[in-house]
Amino acid sequence: MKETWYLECVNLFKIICPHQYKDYKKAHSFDNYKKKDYIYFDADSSQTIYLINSGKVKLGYYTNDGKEIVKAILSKGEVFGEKAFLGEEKRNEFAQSLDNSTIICPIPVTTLQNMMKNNTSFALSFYKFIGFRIKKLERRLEILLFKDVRKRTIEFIDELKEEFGTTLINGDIIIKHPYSQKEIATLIGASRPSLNIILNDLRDEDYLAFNGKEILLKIKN
Amino acid sequence: MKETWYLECVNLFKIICPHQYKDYKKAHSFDNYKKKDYIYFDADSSQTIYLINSGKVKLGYYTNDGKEIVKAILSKGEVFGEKAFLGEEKRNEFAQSLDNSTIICPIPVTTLQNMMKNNTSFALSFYKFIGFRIKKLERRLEILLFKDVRKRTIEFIDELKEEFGTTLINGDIIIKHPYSQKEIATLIGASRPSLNIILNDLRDEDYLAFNGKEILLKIKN
DNA sequence: ATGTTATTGTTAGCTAGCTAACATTTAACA
DNA sequence: TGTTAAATGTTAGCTAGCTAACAATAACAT
Repeated sequence: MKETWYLECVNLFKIICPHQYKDYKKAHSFDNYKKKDYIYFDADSSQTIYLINSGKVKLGYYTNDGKEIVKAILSKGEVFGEKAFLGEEKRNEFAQSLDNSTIICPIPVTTLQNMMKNNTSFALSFYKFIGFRIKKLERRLEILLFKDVRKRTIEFIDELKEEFGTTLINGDIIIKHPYSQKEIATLIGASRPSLNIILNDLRDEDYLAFNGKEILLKIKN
Repeated sequence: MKETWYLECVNLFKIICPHQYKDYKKAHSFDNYKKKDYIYFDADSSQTIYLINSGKVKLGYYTNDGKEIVKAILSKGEVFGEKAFLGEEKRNEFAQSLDNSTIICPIPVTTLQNMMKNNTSFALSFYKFIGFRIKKLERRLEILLFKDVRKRTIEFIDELKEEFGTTLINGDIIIKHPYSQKEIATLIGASRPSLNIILNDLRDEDYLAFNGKEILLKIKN
């Protein structure tokens, strides 16, 4: 089942943080970042993977003409920079803190390799996490292949639902996500005005309600 | 360097095929498929990863309205079904032979896990392969975000160049790829007629020449 | 409070690229 | 070698969604 797959990956943090494992605890610390601080840049070498303890982190890159493309915004419990483990030499993206007290646990690749060697079930969890990442990428690819912005929008919200949704007593689903409309637009390959129009259409059709960084999905859909 | 990264992954076959490792040789066989044979279906469970010994394999899925979406076409030396290793339970795609004598080496996930446990450098190579897969996905995502079909086409050809290109004595690059125009069109999210027009434009501009499943990239570009 | 900046809402006008249809060429194969 | 199917080339007409521009809110700092 697809749903199962998603759920099993939610609490990766608990599995992956070295704090959990006494052999590694001592060599392990947290880093603090303020708003707009960069955790790494495009050209930095990839030696470390990161775990978000609290706060929000934006991943993205800049195009030749200086436009910022947001690849994802991650929060508590999520992992980034994992390509370092997969043989990447240079980050080809930046990672930037979005909150004033983002706390991050850095894990050197070598530590991770040891942990995986010495603990099969940990290794399996980590593989699963990577598989999850690939699925997410494939899902976004699929979304971008939909012909019109409306379908892309609806599918993207569906993705947000998997990641950030909670079901209310009446069956509606509330999604507390970290994206601005501008960012969503770039993620789904649409212009910001187009997305805005579609969102307001969907509201008029009573498909959803939204306000700031919350979306309420109406039950009947 | 990006180029290095690509090159290092080219000969994964040599690294990954159990034939190379005497402990696994005995338990290891090849499968033959004829044209249009399916290697696996959408709903099959994921227990095995596959290595192409010869022939071509198409990966894709069907939309609700029965349209076939091609995700990739792979040939000699390439690996597919690797999400089985990453905790996937069901294939969410089909894999189909395109040639009349496709020879494939199936590797059970359990075998792969053993091989990785017992051989660190093998494990690292495999991680690198996965990292390569992720890079490829991210590259395709990026391509789809380009506004116009022309840029998407040019970028896609650039990707083909990395994978299938050989440089000729005069500096031109010849790309022998396995895709029809129809397939390229779906891969870059364009209609087949649009792609065709663009390709002919690029030919008129002397940017490239093409014929069947070959593209010749002119030096000056 | 009050200026300042980012986000969201809205419109007008233009065009890239889609669909649908058909013609032509190339490849497959019996 | 002739027949059929698949791939490629081409056109006409229509529209989704882009850009650019501005207005209205909301968020945030001093």
